[in-house]
Order: sequence, then C-alpha cells, then structure tokens
Amino acid sequence: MAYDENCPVCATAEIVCGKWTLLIIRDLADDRQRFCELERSLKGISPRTLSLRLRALEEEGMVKRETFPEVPPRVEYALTEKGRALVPLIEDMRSYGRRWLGAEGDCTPAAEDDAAVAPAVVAPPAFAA
Amino acid sequence: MAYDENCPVCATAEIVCGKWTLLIIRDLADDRQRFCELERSLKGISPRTLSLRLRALEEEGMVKRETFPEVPPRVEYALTEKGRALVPLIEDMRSYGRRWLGAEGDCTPAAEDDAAVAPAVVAPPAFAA
DNA sequence: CGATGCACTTCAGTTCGTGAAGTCTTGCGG
DNA sequence: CCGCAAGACTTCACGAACTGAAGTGCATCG
Repeated sequence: MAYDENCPVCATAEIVCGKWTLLIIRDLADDRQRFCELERSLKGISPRTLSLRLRALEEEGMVKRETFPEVPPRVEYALTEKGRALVPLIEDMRSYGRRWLGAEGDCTPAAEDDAAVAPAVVAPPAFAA
Repeated sequence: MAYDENCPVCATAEIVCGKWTLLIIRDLADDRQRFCELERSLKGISPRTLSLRLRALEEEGMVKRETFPEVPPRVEYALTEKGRALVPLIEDMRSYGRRWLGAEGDCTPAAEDDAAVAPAVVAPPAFAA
C-alpha cells in the first residue's frame, strides 16, 4: 500500500505522486498565491482536492499558510524552505517535458491565456545530457 | 481531469504521478529487470498495476520490452533513451528524500534485505543548496 | 434586494490501485 | 504420472482517491 519509508526516492515519491501536488508547488515557486488563484491557474482541479493537497503540504511543512482577517477573507500560501527545495525537481520536469514531450508552453501563472504556439515538436533531439 | 498538455511540467507530471511509475524507472535505471524482479523489488505493488505501468511506459516509449521464448518465459524491461532522461529527476528525488525527509536507506535493487540502519535523522539540516 | 467574491466543505459518482486468485506452459521431485 | 513451482500476466471484487456540482457564511457592489 505505502512505499518503503526508508528509501529517499520512495519517500519523495509519496509526496510527489498525488495528483496536482507538483503543479501546486510549481505555482507557488513563482510567488505566494491565494486559494482562488491556484484554483484558477490549475484549471480542472476541484476545490476539494486543492484543499486536501494544501493541507497535506502544510502538514508536511512544505507550505506555509497565512490568513488575513479581511473583508473577503484572504488566505495566502507560500513555500517554506523545505518546499522550495523541490523546485529543482520541477525544473527537471520542465526540461524533460520540453525536450522529450514536445510541450512548449510556459504554463506559469504569468502566461495564462496565450495558447497554441507550439511549432509541432514531436521528434525529440537525439542527444541526451 | 487531465493536465494542460502544452505545459512541460504538466506533461511530465502526467507520466510521473501514477503510483509506482517513478520507482519502476528507478529500478530500471540500475539495470534491465524482469517482471518478477520488479514485482519483488517494489514490495507491495500489485501485478496488475505493474503490468499497467509497464505497458503505459512502453507505449510512451520510455521502456523497451524484450521477450525471450525460453522455458519459463522471460521478459525483460529496460529504459530507452527517453526513459533514461528521467533519471536525473529520480536523483533529485533521492537527494531531496535524504536531506529533507530523513530517508537514509538505499532502496536500490542491490540493497534488498538490509533494514533498520537509519540513525534517526528527523531534523533536516538548516541549509539548502 | 440580489449578485458576486472568497475560502472552503459536503455529496454522489467515476476512476485508480489493491489483494487474492486464476491461467498457461514446462521442468523437476516423488 | 501427479503435483508443485516458476514466470508473466489477467480477472475480479473491494476500497481509496479524485471529480463536478452545489452549498455555506459574510460583506461589499449595483
């Protein structure tokens, strides 16, 4: 059922393999975000899942939650140091996706509504790093 | 339901977030393996899931399947170049797990039956690379 | 007064992953 | 000759995970 906890790869996999988790980290890597910003950026996530992930990430100590008791309640999420340590992993994924999966988009919160620019990169380059 | 296919991180996440997928890649990174070797190494995986993962990985072109029509049938799985390109990702995970998750084990197919050696690393070091 | 935004929670339904058992073939022990 | 074992899976029933839609509470905008 669960992975072997002694294995560093397994332990990380356990965190990482939940759906959306990595994308949440990716969004938070750029900047702190609010619940609804994440919800909009991660098109297709259900608020329940987002809530669950955020809670889990917070319990793991990778995300810090900050509440502002304002008029429309504001809650911001930001990566802790432990969470930021996952960013290189995300960068690897980005490189991989670009090189081998022909995914050209930016998909960062900044690049929201520009779609369809990929010049059909299907055959990946034959070299590997 | 599905991630945004244009985003390199999402595209990679889609591959990577299936349970056990990364661990299969990890095992295959060391050497080609047979079905039952993977099954034994990945303690707790169901043959159905392993079969599904292997098939998907093969269809994605990250794993090469080779059948040997021998007495007890032998099938070996190995990473392709596209699959090997994921190894740095796994290495990142290993580093992360070691540094931040206090997972000290090796968990490689080579280190099978030595358990309980971790000197209780619970508080991660305060520095980050 | 009704609509809207925010941050969630609840609910029913679908998909994913599990654990046990079964399949098919051949070689070895009794 | 019978039965068990290995190897590579498949089938099945069940539980866990994720989804989509709707609901909650509050205050401001129109």
